[in-house]
Amino acid sequence: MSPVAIAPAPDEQPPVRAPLTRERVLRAATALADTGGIPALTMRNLAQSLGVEAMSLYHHVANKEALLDGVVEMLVAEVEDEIGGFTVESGVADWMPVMRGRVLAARRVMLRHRWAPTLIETRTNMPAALLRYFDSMLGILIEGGFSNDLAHHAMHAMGSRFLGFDQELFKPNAAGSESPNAAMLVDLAAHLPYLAAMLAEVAHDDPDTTLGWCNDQAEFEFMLDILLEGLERRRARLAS
Amino acid sequence: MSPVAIAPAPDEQPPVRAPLTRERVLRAATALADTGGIPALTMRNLAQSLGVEAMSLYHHVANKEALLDGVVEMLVAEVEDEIGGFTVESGVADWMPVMRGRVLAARRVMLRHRWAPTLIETRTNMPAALLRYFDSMLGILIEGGFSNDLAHHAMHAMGSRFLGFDQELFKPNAAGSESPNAAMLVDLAAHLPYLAAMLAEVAHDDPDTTLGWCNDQAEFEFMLDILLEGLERRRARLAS
DNA sequence: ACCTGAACACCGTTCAAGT
DNA sequence: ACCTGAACACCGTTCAAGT
Repeated sequence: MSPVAIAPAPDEQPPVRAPLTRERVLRAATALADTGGIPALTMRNLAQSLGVEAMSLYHHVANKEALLDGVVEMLVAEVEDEIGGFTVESGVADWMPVMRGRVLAARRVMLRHRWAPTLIETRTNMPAALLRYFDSMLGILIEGGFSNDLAHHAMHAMGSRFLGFDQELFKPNAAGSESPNAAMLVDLAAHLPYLAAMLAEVAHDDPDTTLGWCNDQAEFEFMLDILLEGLERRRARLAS
Repeated sequence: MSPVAIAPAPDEQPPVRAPLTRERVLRAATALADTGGIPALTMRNLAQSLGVEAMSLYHHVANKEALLDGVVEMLVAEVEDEIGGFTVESGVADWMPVMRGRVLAARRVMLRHRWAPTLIETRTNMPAALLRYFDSMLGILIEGGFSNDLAHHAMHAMGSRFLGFDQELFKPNAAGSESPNAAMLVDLAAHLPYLAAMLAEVAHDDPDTTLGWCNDQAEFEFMLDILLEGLERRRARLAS
């Protein structure tokens, strides 16, 4: 097709940059978000990082929403890699450890891309890749003995937890996160008696477990296990 | 203070618009979001709805972030109204129905302001009003027999569920939400076998329970009850 | 077919000026 | 003290033009 076999004449500069492709655009977008977060991911910034004009991007993605959808597809591919494929082994009754392992694998991907949960939440259309992931998670439930009805509830209950993240309300940013000291606690006690008491005790028990510095991984697993156990209890009720 | 008792002279036009106050600004911002969603809430739009120039707003809020923080404060006040105050009755051992009622009350407020969850999630600083709410919820747990340590886990596990919302991944917008018909399901079956089977059955059982039209309230309560029961089970273990 | 420059209609925010 | 107009530095996106 293209004259790729023809050696460039001396006066022809070989193309310094590879031609733009959808894949290159999406990869650069992910890299940009990794370094500067979602705010850094503007069409103009992205173009600059590719050594190109902003308007050139529109030949490979329809618009910014389509770009963000594409980035989510890349993320799901990374989750699939981390899990080792979305295939569902049929007849595996012990669904809980399988699902738990997948959720925590997905979580590792999200921790590599801290901006990803927020991005995923803003999508209004479910990317096809994500549908395939959810289908495989549903498959684990069904093969594990869930009815379609109970599995449906379970899908709702798990929600974003399937992808290894959860709303972390008001996560303190690096700037403002200081562990509470004695003076703060005294001040808190007046208006927030229960929080003050809890922080005083929890912070005392474990220096890494103060308001700004909770163990996110442990807390995520605490909630995950409550959900998984609650689902298993309801599944067992079906069988009896 | 102000010459409020002096009747305006005939040539003095009485002020047509009330003077701008922080409260009026925040109230107008909430109204704007109610009608047009968060995207409609721009400084210029807000000013226009108040019959004023955009720059006048900066005399009452420091910047847009402060404006949004203020809107969240209004929301929490509405939650407090709906609940009937944040006071914690001490010595009420039966914590579960109290907390459940509060969560569902908060949820009613969020359903009146569909944009609110997304807005709350984007706040990086916890508004003081919300801290008071969380303190009262923690109080219910403590008075109900939780240890500080277990209550701490519970706060994390509940997270945004305390406010009556949860991440709803890819909620279909009004435009694209059509319940799956037979043709779609056949097409789905090829690539998404489990989802297709589930939808076929669940949609058959209840016409209001298809992918795009799930019963959000029922699903929220399903998940809420799993969490509450899991927490109660762990609390009971403490006592024994 | 792919990329470009200029332009358009928006943002939040600053600043000097008005009353 | 409160409000204003013009301006600045950004956005995403359209369009006609280049090669």
